Amino acid sequence: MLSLKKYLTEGLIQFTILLSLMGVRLDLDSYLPSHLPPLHEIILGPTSAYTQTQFHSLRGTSDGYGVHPKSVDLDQFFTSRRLLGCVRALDRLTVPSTEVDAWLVHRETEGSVSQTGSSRPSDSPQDLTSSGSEPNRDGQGLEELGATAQPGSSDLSKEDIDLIDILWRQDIDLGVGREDFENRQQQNENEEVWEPLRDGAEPLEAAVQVDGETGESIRQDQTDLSLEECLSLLDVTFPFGDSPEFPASDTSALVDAEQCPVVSNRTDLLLSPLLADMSGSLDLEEQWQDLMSLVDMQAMEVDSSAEDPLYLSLDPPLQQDVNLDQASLSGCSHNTSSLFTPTLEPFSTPESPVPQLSSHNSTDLNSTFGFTNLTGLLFPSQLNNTGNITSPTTMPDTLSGLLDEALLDEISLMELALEEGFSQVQASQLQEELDSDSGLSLDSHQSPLSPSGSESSTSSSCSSSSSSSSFSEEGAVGYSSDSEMIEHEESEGASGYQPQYSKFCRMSSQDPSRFRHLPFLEHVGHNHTYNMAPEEPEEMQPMVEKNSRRQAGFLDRQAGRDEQRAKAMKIPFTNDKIINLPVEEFNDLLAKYQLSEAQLCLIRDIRRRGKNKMAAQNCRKRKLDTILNLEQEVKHLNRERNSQLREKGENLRSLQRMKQEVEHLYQEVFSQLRDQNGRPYSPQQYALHYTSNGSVILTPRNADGQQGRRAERKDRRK
DNA sequence: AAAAGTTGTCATTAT
DNA sequence: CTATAATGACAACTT
Repeated sequence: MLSLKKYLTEGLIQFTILLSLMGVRLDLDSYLPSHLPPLHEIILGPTSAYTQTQFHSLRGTSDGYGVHPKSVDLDQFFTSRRLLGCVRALDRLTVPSTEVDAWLVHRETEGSVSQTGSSRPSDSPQDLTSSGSEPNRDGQGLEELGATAQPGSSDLSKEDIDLIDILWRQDIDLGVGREDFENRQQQNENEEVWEPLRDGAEPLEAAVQVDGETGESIRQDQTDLSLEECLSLLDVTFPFGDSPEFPASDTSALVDAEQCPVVSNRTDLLLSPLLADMSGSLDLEEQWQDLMSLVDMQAMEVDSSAEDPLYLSLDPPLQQDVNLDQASLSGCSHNTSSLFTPTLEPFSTPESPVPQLSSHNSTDLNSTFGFTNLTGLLFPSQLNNTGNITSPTTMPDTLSGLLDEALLDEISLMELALEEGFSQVQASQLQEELDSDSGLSLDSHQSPLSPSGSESSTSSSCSSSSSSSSFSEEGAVGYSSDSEMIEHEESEGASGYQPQYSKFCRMSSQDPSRFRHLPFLEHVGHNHTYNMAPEEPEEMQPMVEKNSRRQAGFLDRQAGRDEQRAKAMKIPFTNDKIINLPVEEFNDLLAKYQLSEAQLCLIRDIRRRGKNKMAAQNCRKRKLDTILNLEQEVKHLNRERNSQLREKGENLRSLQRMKQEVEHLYQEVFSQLRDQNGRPYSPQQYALHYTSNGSVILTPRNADGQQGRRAERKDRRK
């Protein structure tokens, strides 16, 4: 029962993430078990690069053990924990944290306008949760944080425990024994009930670019909806068509999909990337791209003529463009569904092999999508036209246009070609031709693993990339990541974000301000010194004393130069106050004490340096964001360019085809003409001309001026 | 041992 | 003007 609840909760959370992607926000907190952290923390994560304490408190949990405090690459750690069950059941790799990061990135960028500085974390939206406590408020106690991070075990000594854990971690890293650690671990195992969920949230947290300083975090402006409402909305809004709508490339795939009751649901498709890794060989970027491609597909769903399985199996030329969707598709038709089955048996379908699509098929699928999408986007008005080039009804117009050499170049022909005769085969051929002829490098060429540029996405993942928001608001300080990215790059892809984000996370994790809420850690500056020589273990000492000594040693090691100087100068208050207090309070503080000139000078230096340190961190993060943004922009532009080139090639091809068609028709018509004697006209002496009024006349070639001598009205259809 | 990355600091400029 | 943020440059340090 417990596990059932767990799965349900997790499913709800993921579902909520999905909904948020679709622009719907709902308050799920009321559905969550009371022992779970607020949903917004689960999704967004309590910390960001500039969040001060969350990470700390997380480290204090049992899960934090074994993770190096410095390399705050907890994403993978927690993620793997969370999905352990999935792995065991599905025999697949766990979902890399990066996937989630990408989601978050987008999400975060979304509503928040970054700003800097002194702005209070309290600004961060709390509307996401009803019960969420904002951990980042300056000056707030750690209790709050601790409670948030570990709701189930909120006792008064939580702070101390967390601190001790941190210290132990330090010692552990330094090689000091940690006999207590195991005890604590056992102790904490009682809390594992909610661990999967919380762990799941960790990567998010690590990746989310919530500005800890400003408390800037993701805000969503969407309407609040209840779960039921969202569910119903989902059903209505998204024609989660039956499997055929999802262009499975081969029949077998379709069959598989149909056999699976839930497969056809789009929700599943969307969630699949998050839920399980369908192919271990795919890297994070690929998975993100898969996800984005799924979203993309959803966006274009309806008109796609790809419903016809036959239509899907086309030529291989586009193969390089598409390899990844295969995994997504197979996953969609398999596991995904299981996660949201009403029976709540999320991971119970491992035995059924994942339908594997051949690369050929996947290619077809992708190309189909790509072209369908392109056509729909570029010529929406044409989508419903199904004229056949060779059909009598359309021929006259076509002929009239084509007979005129000048008109041949008209773009209208292109439209016609696009609507009808442009089969996938031709498209693929065009692409192939284009690829080889133009010598242009398409996205697919750039990265064999990345899906074709415009069709699937890459995106920004890390997402963090900062998106346009941070990009456009270069001057602003909040480093909210790009949230808008998902909007305009939904179908785009962004890749290569993750690494950078992890960097962010690591950087931010060392933010000393993280510890500012711990009174006894106030002197802790940067913990760069973690690798210093460890204190000699004093195992004989009682626990408390040992801990205090450890703390002291820790503090000594951690204390920066400024702390030491402050201590030496007997500054009566903490560096944390010196640095973080607002000017007024700071001045009041100074006024309260009789300080020497040297002390005042030192205090001001400490304040300056401390602020500058933060500023430097912000600056670097911003710089990185900018770079990432530019990178994404370049990718996006490249994709755009490639797709336009592709389109151009398609148009040229279709034009060529139309010319041939016209020529053929011309010959056919001409050959059927007879003079008074019933003899055919000589092509050398006569020619057909198309007049402006739509009629076709036969004119002698040698007498240009005497046209009309033998005018024959031709039927429109030849 | 060298190269690259990270972080803190300073000096300067911008807000 | 002051206070603070932003940022380039540098150094110390780690990886």
